[in-house]
Amino acid sequence: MRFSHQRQKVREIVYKTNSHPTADWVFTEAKKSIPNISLGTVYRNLKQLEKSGYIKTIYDGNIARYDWKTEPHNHLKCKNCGDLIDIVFLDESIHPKIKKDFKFNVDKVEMFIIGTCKKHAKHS
Amino acid sequence: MRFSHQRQKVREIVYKTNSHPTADWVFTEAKKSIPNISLGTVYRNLKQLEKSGYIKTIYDGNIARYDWKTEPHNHLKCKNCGDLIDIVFLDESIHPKIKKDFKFNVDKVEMFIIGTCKKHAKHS
DNA sequence: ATAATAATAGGAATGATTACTATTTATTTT
DNA sequence: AAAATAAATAGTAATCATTCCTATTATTAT
Ligand SMILES: [Mn+2]
Ligand SMILES: [Mn+2]
Ligand SMILES: [Zn+2]
Ligand SMILES: [Zn+2]
Repeated sequence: MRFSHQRQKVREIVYKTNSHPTADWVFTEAKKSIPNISLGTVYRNLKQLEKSGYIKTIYDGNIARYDWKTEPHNHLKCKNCGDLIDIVFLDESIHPKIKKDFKFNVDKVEMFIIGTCKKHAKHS
Repeated sequence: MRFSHQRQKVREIVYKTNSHPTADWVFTEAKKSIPNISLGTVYRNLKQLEKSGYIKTIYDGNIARYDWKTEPHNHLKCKNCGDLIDIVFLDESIHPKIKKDFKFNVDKVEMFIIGTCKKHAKHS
């Protein structure tokens, strides 16, 4: 894998935020320093970076978002503002149970915990 | 909500399968008895049925699938054949913990357990 | 049956993502 | 260093799922 200017920038943008950005947001950011970068290049690089293990893809409803944090973790999703908040919640204990009950071999668990984040709490 | 022929059929199709079908599959099935039904009608009715609480929408990667089973449950997703298998796994115990740690109010937990289903087991 | 209104078919529009291609950029070979 | 090889790019067209639009039709209430 070559390290083009564009690829470095896409990677850097994803690595610099905790917002789990969309391809379009990465595109907008990238244009600030590479004005004629194309959206296709952003998508191609996001995919390549995922394949090489640099980033992960998260499907939020029907749109893809990207995450620099590749270790297993889950997300709180605020239905009010759409924010995704990282949460580490490892419970490998379900794996053997699922294996036994369903003869299903577990690779990973993807969990979205949906609710309302603290930004919207009404203070009394 | 009126009960058009089309709406009844869409509902019936979703209720008759455990395959968590896509809109397109429902459309194909519906055409068998209502040849000139339109895809827009299928989508409109799936949405309406969800709003009325008859069915649920599941996002599988970036495509929507529909589920007649509206009680909270989760899914095993086979990365080999794409099947979604229902699994009841309720652990409300995480709710208070998340509330405390993140001041995040949990509505529901959406979990995809990804792995390989028994259809692909190599028998020795 | 009439009037009021909800739903439909069919097609256009949208939004996200991928595919295509001629050109540019980087790496390897002479 | 020049030529050959390979990878990546910009720009654009195409695809796919989904939603929107509108004139017409079906359902329901009076
Ligand atoms: Mn994350
Ligand atoms: Mn289900
Ligand atoms: Zn929020
Ligand atoms: Zn399978």
